[in-house]
Amino acid sequence: MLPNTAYAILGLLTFGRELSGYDVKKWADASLRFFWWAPATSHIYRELARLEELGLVTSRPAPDAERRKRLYLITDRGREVAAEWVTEPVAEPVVVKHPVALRLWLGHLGDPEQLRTVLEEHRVETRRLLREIDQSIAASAGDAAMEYPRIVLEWMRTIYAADAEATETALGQLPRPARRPG
Amino acid sequence: MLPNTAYAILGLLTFGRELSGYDVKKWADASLRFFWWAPATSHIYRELARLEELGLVTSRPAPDAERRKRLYLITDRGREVAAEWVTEPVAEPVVVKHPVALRLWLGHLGDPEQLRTVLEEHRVETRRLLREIDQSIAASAGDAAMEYPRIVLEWMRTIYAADAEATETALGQLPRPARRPG
DNA sequence: ATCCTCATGTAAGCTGTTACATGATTCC
DNA sequence: GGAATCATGTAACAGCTTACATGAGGAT
Repeated sequence: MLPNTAYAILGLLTFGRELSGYDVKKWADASLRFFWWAPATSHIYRELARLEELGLVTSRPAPDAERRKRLYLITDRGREVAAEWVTEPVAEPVVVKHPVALRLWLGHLGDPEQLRTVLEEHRVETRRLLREIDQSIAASAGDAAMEYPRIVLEWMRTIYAADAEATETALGQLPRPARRPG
Repeated sequence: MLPNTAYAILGLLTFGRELSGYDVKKWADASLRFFWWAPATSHIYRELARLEELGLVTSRPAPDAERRKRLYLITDRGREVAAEWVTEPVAEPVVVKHPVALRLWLGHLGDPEQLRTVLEEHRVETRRLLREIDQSIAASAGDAAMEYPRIVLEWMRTIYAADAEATETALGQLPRPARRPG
């Protein structure tokens, strides 16, 4: 019924705390991004407004008159809807949008040395991502409420580690520049 | 400048043959899907029209008056643009849109037995996907023109195999139903 | 006869982005 | 005082989908 991104945002609110739109954006960037997508800030505010219209969340201005700030809380109905969605049969496929692989797929058009650079840069990026995931896993260790997120982060760690490994393999399969004999 | 999906479609036309919109859709479903996305049929026709307006492809009605059919051919300019794009630094991140992981992330909301079913179904789907990739790899074996696509398919094979493996691991971490002794 | 594949597109609408506008608070 | 972060939204637009309309050719 709702797009998955709406459930993702609703899902963030099931972890118990009241969150501002700004908080949602930070969480999304820090975790959702690894297995779904981090929506744009403006998108998050619109989804929160829609969830509120649907009665799945409520909101109130932040107390203490901290700046201009609104806090969102999931409703019982919202929790029900999220719970139903979690165990419904999954209709959508896993999608890997891999801009580096997309380019390598057209390797016949490019200079192998430049392709090598593109892949090496990707290797650096993927390693950076793996470190971020590791930090996130470490941060959730021992927190029982974060058990499922931790399982998912480990799942994604496996996938991105495979990406890093496959990058090496692909690098090894690129034609090497001929070396002049010594 | 152009969205990656436009380059993906343009890319399909760099493999040499004239293709109809229908052909593009079939190819996209059979290969592009594994590392990018298979755009909707109507989307493909619109992208082809745009590429033609930009002078990156040309089209002509199919000869032999086979039905109503239009064939697209990449232009020199199109080939240039695609080649430039391939070796430009990659700005976009790899995105894994994993609807099963997204649900498991909210595992605290659902019945563990139903979650198990969702993961088991995913395992079946992933294995099916792996078989498709293997067939695609086998089909491109020995074809020098398909060397880069084959490298990319092997890359994706590694990633989806990791997904299958991580699914097992996650299944092992789900709380098991208590078994009555004896 | 009927169904499947081939084949192309338009219209409407949702999803999601970037650019922009605005301003308070905190840290250095 | 200036930069970074906190904080919320609107407007415009791009990307992409679903539903729909239409019809030929081939297979059973």
